[in-house]
Amino acid sequence: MLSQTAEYALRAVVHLAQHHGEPRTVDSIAKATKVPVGYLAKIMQQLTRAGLTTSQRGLHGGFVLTRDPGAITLYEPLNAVDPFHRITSCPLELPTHADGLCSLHRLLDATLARVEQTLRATTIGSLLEEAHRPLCPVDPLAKLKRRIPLKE
Amino acid sequence: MLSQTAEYALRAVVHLAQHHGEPRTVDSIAKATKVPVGYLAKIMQQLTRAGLTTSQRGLHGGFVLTRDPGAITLYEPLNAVDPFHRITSCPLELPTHADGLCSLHRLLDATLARVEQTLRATTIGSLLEEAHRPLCPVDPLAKLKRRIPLKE
DNA sequence: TGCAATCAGGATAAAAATATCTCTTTATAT
DNA sequence: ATATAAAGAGATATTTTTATCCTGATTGCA
Repeated sequence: MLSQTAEYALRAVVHLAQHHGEPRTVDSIAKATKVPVGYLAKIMQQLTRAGLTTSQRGLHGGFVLTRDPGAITLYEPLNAVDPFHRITSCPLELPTHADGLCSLHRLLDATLARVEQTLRATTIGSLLEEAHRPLCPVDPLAKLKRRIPLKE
Repeated sequence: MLSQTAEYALRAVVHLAQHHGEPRTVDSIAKATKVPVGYLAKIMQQLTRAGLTTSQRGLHGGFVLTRDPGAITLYEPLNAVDPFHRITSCPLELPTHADGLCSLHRLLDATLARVEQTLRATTIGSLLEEAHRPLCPVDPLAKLKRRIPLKE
């Protein structure tokens, strides 16, 4: 149902949310989210153009979310890379359905509407609060390193 | 969200339902549903292989639904041409998520589940009962012809 | 029997989505 | 200044989806 690109965009945004504040490079995001690096680079450009992230070139550069994860809904990254299309007019262009859709497309659009509603109602931030966190394996390692520093 | 192919399959099945009983040729279905003929032929093959339609070659042949429209859900034609995939295991193949999904994919799958549920709960037949019928312009013409036979 | 209507199946083509590569530009640290 | 680390952008490649076309196999009817 979701395009591959949309899934990738969500993963990237979730990852940025998990590291909110610190700039993450395309390489590090790609590693953590298992998205092909080169392709992710394109996706990140789209997210930046959509205003969801800012990018900084050069050493210590990378991507950062422009807003708090709690203020970004799942709908936004999805829509940025793969615009969500509701059914607003008869796909068959039937004159009879010039106003209003037929029962088939009304039902399909109603389903789309509920999906859209769910995506708009859930924030990236809310996903991080749950027990079984998204993309979590990056975290345990990070915590482990922080808790038991091997050197320095 | 739906693939083009899935949309086409639904239209075809709805059309067959509107003419339940009489065999419809690929050509007539294509005309009525505005689906490219050659492509529709492939789709009809898939529906037949999936057991939703039977086909009859030769003069007065065509396709017929194997079941009553009231006993066919929207899910079936969709699934026949474009299998519905729920998210059952972690798309990142994270060991941490071997059992159960992370919050991101749990939410996405829950959304898929609701869509699936809607599609499984609605029959093709139910669409025909409504006021604003699906693909309706074929009907008014047919009725008109029946009511006022020009010759014979 | 033979002809015309019709589906089946395979080959091919076109378009879109996904993915890779390379080179350029910008920022930072030394 | 220079080297290095990054993103930006464009060209190209691969895969999948969508679409077309052609030939062969059945079927019904005259």
